[in-house]
Amino acid sequence: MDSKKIVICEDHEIVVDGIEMLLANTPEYAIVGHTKREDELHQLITEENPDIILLDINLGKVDGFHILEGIRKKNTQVKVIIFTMYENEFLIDKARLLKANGYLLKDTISGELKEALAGVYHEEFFLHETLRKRKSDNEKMRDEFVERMKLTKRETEIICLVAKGKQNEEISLLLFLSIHTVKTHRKNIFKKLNISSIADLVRFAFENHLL
Amino acid sequence: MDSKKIVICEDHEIVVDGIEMLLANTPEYAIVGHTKREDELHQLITEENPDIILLDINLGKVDGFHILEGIRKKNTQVKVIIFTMYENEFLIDKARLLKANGYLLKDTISGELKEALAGVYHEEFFLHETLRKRKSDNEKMRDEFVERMKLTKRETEIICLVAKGKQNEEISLLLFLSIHTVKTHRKNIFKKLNISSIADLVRFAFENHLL
DNA sequence: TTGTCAATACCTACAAAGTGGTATTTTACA
DNA sequence: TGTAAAATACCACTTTGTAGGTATTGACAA
Repeated sequence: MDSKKIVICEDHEIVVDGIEMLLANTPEYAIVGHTKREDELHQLITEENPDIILLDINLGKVDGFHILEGIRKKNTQVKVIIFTMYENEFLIDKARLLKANGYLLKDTISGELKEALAGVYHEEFFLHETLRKRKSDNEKMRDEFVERMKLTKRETEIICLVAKGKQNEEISLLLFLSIHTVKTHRKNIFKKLNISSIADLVRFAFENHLL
Repeated sequence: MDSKKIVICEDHEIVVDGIEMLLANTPEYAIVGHTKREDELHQLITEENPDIILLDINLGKVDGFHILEGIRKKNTQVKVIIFTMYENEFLIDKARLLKANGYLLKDTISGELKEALAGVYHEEFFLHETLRKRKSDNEKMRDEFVERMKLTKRETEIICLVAKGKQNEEISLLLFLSIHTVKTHRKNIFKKLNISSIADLVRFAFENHLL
């Protein structure tokens, strides 16, 4: 029949095996290929013309979002479902902005995969009930704390430099600023993030995938 | 027959599914349970008395090594195979020290799981050929740089605390040391790692999965 | 048993970060 | 075009961190 063709892009084979098992008894879907490499993925897309791509954004050596952008440049039809271990509002938004069709967590993919596969044909951007709820809960928390977290472009820039080990003076030279300005930004960042040291800042950067 | 009983401790169900599939046609092994929670794991161990535990050290919110220690306090018979996405000498050594029986990468578990399951009954500590080779390659690189990297237990402890945002005085109080001692350790760490600031240290900790 | 290494501890001096302010100029947008 | 937010800049002061030393103790291996 005309079962939907799926390609998986994921670097842990065990996960591929798991997805294969989940879909073993569903003739509506056929996994036509899997790979961990971007070039191979593009090849698979050309050769197999899949309907759906399951794309792991590992955020490690290979940036899954970059792959997503690459896919969208060539092909706007194929449905792309991001799946990842990271539950993070920023990442979900980024996925949506880059024209993904869905976002799944590795935690919950077992129970939600089939819904997601169907969902991308009914919705612009599929987020499972559970994630959607958590996300809207988060959004409701636009209280003082979240408000304080709202970092400006300049502040984000400085966070990255600090986290890379740059000192105030270096940063001031890099950005053509007075060292006083850098210090001011830093103070504001500390206030917004409710922290008080470089160590905290570097952790923040890592935990929010700014590095 | 007397197939070996396996319990899986892993927080991504998809991975559990994958392992189930890998072992679907091998009557020698039976998966008798899986969980993502430490308390449930202990319950499973009591109830099912497994022969082998596949333990994911996620290094996120739950510390898999801590779970391993907990297992070993009660039960020295059960074979524990660590599996993780991190290929890191420190982690492998830590697994061995904490009396794990094997170490598998999520990358390669598909091809190596069965070997590992058998291997833990033949070897003190099972490392697959590929990992073993990479590890010994690394060990050969005990050149000047690696030599400098050799951190002592105390130093590693202090790295973790610094990276968590603790200041010298806090650390000295926590470890019942003089602040001078903490400073000395810090200096030695900086020299060994060839760095010179807290930011660098926190990055080192993250990049080497010490946090 | 002698020597190396890990862990401990102290000193001085200077550098950098952190805290508390105030204030001006752009920029964006309603 | 008025106003708020962002970006810029400065001062004074305290606390921490960094860099250079030296030195003692215990453990363990050559």
